[in-house]
Amino acid sequence: MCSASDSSPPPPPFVPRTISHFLTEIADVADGSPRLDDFVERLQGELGKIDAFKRELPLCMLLLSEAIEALKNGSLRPSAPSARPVLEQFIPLEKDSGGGEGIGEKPKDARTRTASCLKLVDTEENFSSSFDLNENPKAELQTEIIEEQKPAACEDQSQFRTCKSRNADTRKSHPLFPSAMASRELAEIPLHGFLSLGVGMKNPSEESSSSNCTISGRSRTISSVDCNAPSSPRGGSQQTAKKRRRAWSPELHRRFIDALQQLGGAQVATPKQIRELMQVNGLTNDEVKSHLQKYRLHHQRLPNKAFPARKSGVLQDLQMARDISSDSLKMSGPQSPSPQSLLYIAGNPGLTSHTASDSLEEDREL
DNA sequence: CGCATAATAT
DNA sequence: GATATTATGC
Repeated sequence: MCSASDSSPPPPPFVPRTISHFLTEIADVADGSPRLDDFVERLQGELGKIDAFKRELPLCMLLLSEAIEALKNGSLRPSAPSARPVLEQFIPLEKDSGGGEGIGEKPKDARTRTASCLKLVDTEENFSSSFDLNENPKAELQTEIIEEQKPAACEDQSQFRTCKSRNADTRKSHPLFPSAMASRELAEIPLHGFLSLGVGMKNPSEESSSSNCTISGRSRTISSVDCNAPSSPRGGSQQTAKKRRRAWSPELHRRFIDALQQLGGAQVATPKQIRELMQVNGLTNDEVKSHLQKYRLHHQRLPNKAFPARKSGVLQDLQMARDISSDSLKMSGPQSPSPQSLLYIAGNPGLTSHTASDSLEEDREL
């Protein structure tokens, strides 16, 4: 994603652009021309359509209403001042409410809805979506943040592992994938996993800051990658709390693989050693052990036959699918950040050609 | 540590 | 509902 934007460096095509652009254009061409009227009508039409969802998309309603009004009043300027304010009002900075002390729900929600709404409009009107890769103002920062970031945030709602009861709309939306998607689905865009270095911030609504390209370029020398908050065992005392699933992001896996190599292969490396080499903060032996187990299973026999072919039965032994494939990106030196990982992430998690890459099996006795 | 299996996530 | 990925137990 990030990389994709290289060709289009311009200003952040924020959501509003769609409307403001259009407005600008028409306003420019001819004020009060039939086109404008038509547009207003269409807006109203949509307003009517989403009326049924006004409860779901209150902001959407608001936006449309505002837009319509603005148009009617002809108060729009080439810069479409009317649209902006409104939107920004709801699309703050995705500031992630800091520590996420239980809050952070509202804002995020709002954002989601707004985005959905716009998407809706955008789609229907057939405007080539103008917002692509930058829904996140502080994208770059996150790169770093995600790694060292708020250990606290992860915790908060882990109280009782409410994962189960998660609702679809709890997730973060990703206005990254333009058109063609229904607002409904928008909220579920599967961008999850692979970005985060740390624990998955899957369902629990927390951890809002996972989007965009995580593994940007940076020397892996920074030994400590911070993942999940270790500390604070639930305020109470129940140690029964299960730990959250560790999400093996490409970056993490990369480290894993790297360590594996240094240790002489998956068959000879031990969880502890691996973990130490990985130097990932918060990573536990068990987690590594588990991952190693999976890795070994997948590589058991046919480490090269990169195509395990979808399972058929219940046994899932020989298939090292896409996830592992990311290991192909080995860097030239111990310091190479591998910008490729970015591409991998941004582009196609499933298509990555990982043909002759799994040769990390080289078992050399110690 | 490694394997088997339960628990979850997709 | 099937799978895939992680967590846990032994």
